Amino acid sequence: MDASENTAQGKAKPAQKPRIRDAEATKARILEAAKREFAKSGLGGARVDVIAEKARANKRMIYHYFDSKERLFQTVLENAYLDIRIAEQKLNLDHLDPREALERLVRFTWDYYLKNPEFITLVNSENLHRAKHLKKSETVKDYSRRFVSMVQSILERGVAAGVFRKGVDPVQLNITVAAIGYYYLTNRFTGSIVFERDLMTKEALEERLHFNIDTILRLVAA
Amino acid sequence: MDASENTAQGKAKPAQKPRIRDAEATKARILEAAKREFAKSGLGGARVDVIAEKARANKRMIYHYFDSKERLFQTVLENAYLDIRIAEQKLNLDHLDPREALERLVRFTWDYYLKNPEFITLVNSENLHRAKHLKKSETVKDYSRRFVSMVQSILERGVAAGVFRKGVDPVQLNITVAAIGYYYLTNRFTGSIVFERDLMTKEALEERLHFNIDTILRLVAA
DNA sequence: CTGTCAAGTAACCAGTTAGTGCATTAACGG
DNA sequence: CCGTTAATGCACTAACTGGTTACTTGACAG
Repeated sequence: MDASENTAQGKAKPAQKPRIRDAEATKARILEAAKREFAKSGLGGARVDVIAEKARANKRMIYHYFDSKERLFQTVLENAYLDIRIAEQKLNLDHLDPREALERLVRFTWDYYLKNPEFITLVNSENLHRAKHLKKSETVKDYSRRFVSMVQSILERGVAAGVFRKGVDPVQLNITVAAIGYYYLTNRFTGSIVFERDLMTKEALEERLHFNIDTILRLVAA
Repeated sequence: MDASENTAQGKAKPAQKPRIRDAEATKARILEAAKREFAKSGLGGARVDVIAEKARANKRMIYHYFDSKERLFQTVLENAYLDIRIAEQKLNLDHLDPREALERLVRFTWDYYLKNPEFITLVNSENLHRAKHLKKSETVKDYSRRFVSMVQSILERGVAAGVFRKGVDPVQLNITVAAIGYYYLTNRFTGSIVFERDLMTKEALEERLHFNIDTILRLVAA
């Protein structure tokens, strides 16, 4: 998306010429800042002025590129979903041993949530608003469909190999894989209080990951 | 608001005399309205005026009884936690067959979330704020401690009876029981879009409950 | 060099928000 | 009855909010 490409010869400017005006870069900065701010405070709590400041942009730019706070949120959310789906696609679990594939999926989901904490908060925020923004996105549905069928094929291969039991619904499995990681992390603050232990130490995180892998493998085991 | 009630005999009012001024009743109405409004819009999105209106009270009353929006939220949240813990206590799982006890716990958790959808949203909101309100509550910790040890004793009895395996951490189990219900319900809106099926039909809910019971029993099975 | 258009800015606005000051009134003890 | 106290209501504000108007400035084609 960087419009300036190396046009070395003649009058054309050198490639790295720092453009003071760069619509794409500004848009990207706004989206990044918005993601953080929405994740931190939710749609209702986020402040457009704060986003503008964090993005080193003017508030007017936000309305120029995204029309409204809500449409900005929608774009941020859609991007977040596309990011995780693209990352999932890259996992390439289709050629692995079914149990290995499932373990990798649990591990990936966990790591992704850990490294992209905004994702969880954005999804929570969207559900608070009854998913009215996500409804508008067709692309998200496409990616999700491919993802479900990936898990389904893992299950089928496992059944064929005799290591998984029959009749496990891939959607329920998917939900469960997400749930056991997502819940732990999204509720880590109240959880640490209720259970009187720090859920976020390195050891606690590792323990939970292995517990989760175990949970899923036992769930599908023949 | 029907202030006029039968005050049949002399000066002494009958016990049930509907008081026009009733601090406790007003407080209770405010708390109920606040619970709904906070659950619906989150702490940031909730409007004090709306709470006052829904409670058929004046905004001034809210500040009279609860000092600030944030302290109101704190009270609502604390009550919500106490409510679920008290309900859990009433389950009396200690004398049941361990597997039956665990199944009832999963079922209870699920039903409670379904019947008290505000609980989930309040907890989400509190985690968005890094649990800064819950931190102040000692009572919640007390109840939670008792709850964890209840689950622990079920596990121990199961191990002794040879139906559960050894070494399952009761805290991890608790978290998982909550997670598989909580996640499904809190993310029901985005979930219904992503998986292209209505997750809230009677059949879908029943299917999920049984899937969850199955998941937990497989997790602890010897 | 320059005209044009997009990128960028500052100041502003109208509506809303949490929170208050103060007057009023019901309850209740004496 | 009456005086005190707590419950209630109204009207207000100071700060903030999303969104906009009117303007300046840089890039780039011709």
